[in-house]
Amino acid sequence: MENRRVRVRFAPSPTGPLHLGGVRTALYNYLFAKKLGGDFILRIEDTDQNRFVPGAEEYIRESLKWAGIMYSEGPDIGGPYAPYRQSERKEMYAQYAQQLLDSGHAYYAFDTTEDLEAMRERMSKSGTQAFKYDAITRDYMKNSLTLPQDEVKQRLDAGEAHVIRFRMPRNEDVRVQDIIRGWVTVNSKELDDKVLFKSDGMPTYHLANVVDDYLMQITHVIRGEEWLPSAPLHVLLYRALGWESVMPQFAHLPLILKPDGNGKLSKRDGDRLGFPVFTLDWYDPFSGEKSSGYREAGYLPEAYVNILSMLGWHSGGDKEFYTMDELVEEFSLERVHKAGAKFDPEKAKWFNHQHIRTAPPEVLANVLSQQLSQHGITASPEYAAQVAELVREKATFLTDFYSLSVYFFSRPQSFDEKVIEKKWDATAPQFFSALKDAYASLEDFSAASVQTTFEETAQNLSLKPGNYFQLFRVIISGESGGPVLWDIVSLLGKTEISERIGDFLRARA
RNA sequence: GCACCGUUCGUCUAGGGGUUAGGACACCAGAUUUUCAUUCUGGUAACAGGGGUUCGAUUCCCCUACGGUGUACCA
Repeated sequence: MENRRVRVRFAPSPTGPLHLGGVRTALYNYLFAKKLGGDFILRIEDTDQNRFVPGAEEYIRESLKWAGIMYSEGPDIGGPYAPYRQSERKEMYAQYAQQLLDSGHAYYAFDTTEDLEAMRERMSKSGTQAFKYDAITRDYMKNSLTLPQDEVKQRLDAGEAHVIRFRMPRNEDVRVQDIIRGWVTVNSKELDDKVLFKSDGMPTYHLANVVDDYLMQITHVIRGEEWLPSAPLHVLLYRALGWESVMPQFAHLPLILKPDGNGKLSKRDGDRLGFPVFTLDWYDPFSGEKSSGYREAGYLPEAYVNILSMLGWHSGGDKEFYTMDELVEEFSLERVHKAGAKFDPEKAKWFNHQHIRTAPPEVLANVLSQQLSQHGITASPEYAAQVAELVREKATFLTDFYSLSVYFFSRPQSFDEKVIEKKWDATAPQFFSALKDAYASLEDFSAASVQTTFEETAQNLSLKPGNYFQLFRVIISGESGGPVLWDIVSLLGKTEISERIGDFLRARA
């Protein structure tokens, strides 16, 4: 057991798009596996056919792929423990339920949904306690523990709907060791007789999860904190099945909370506060509603991963900017926090900006080229790359690149009126036509040379160059802000600059 | 309600029996880029409260408060 190869899994249910918290769980699993040279696998937990959402599984796979969280076994790529979709493993679970039945750890229950609802209602009206199907109440319910054996057999033979429930011990302290939280003890009297096998022939999460983790040789279960309360049940299940010696170690991750107020981060918060909570854009197949994702919002996958990595984990040093490789190097479950983290959309933006600043030039050049072609603009890759380098400092999102650099590819249609109003005076036409001439005869059109010429032109006319800087920027770009002026001028080139000045002068005359 | 988990600047966090309680985002102020959405420098800002233990607790223990999660034939 000690020397088992590390194997972890990300096990989402395909009920919708993957949000921040889900990807963070996947990421921590991935980092942990990579760090220890183990396997990271993807398993789809689709035991609830009522909640099946078309396209959700594909969405999950694409999300992980985009984020660079690669699994080595999964529903689409197979692996030694295939299949990796629980609906396709349906037949495997029955024998374990039977084993539990045989050993007395589980029993049949015939109570209908209506019976249970009625029971709950009665309890909530009269008593102070909510109804719990447990060691005490099961004596009053319709199950194989209370019904005569022949009646049970009769009902079963007749094909009557039934479930299989776990027979929770009456009063026993169950201890769970969590890597992040230490020992957690819960008395079994607080737990209920959970349904293991549903009347539709599918196992519930609890059974399927334990069986698959065992069958797939999972060594560490790293999942959200919402599972902590049912961890004792899982421990009991491993014990009842006789698998305690190979039971995985548990690590329950803190939750990601709303930026403001209280509670778990939800889709609504993103809509309300204007940031994505999902990885990729998602179109709900039922409502047609669209939810935005980080990819389409212009985040670099590296930035997304970095943002997620810092939500619940910290290396201990001052470093916050990480690549995936660095994360793999430094990650450890021991340094995962216990408390939930409020998501900060502002800091997420900052991370993205930092990653854009350091991204490989080709990546940004590609981004810009793609945006240009979407607008019907074709540019040489070299030129696009140069422009991208110039604007990257200004970009918070990848989606900013086009708007930040349109004027490099087409002449400005409008000009910042505020600047013109403030700066355009009687001397301006004179200065700019002189500048146009000076540039026309300039051999060296480098940024430095272009700047010197600009200043000299002003001095020759006994004018102050400072009065024309911003005006010049507006004339050639239409904008009042942007990268360093001389870089723009140099890159746009002699002919283009001269024509832009000419156009402006003519329009102004 | 009950059970479990948690609680350091507004936010993410470092730290850990004796510290000027450190960093980052945001915010504010200066600088520079005679543009700014960049960058640089500086600044404001925190140990939830009460009891213990101790020479000394933000750090260890207990209680309270607050927050979170769970309490389905959902995962």
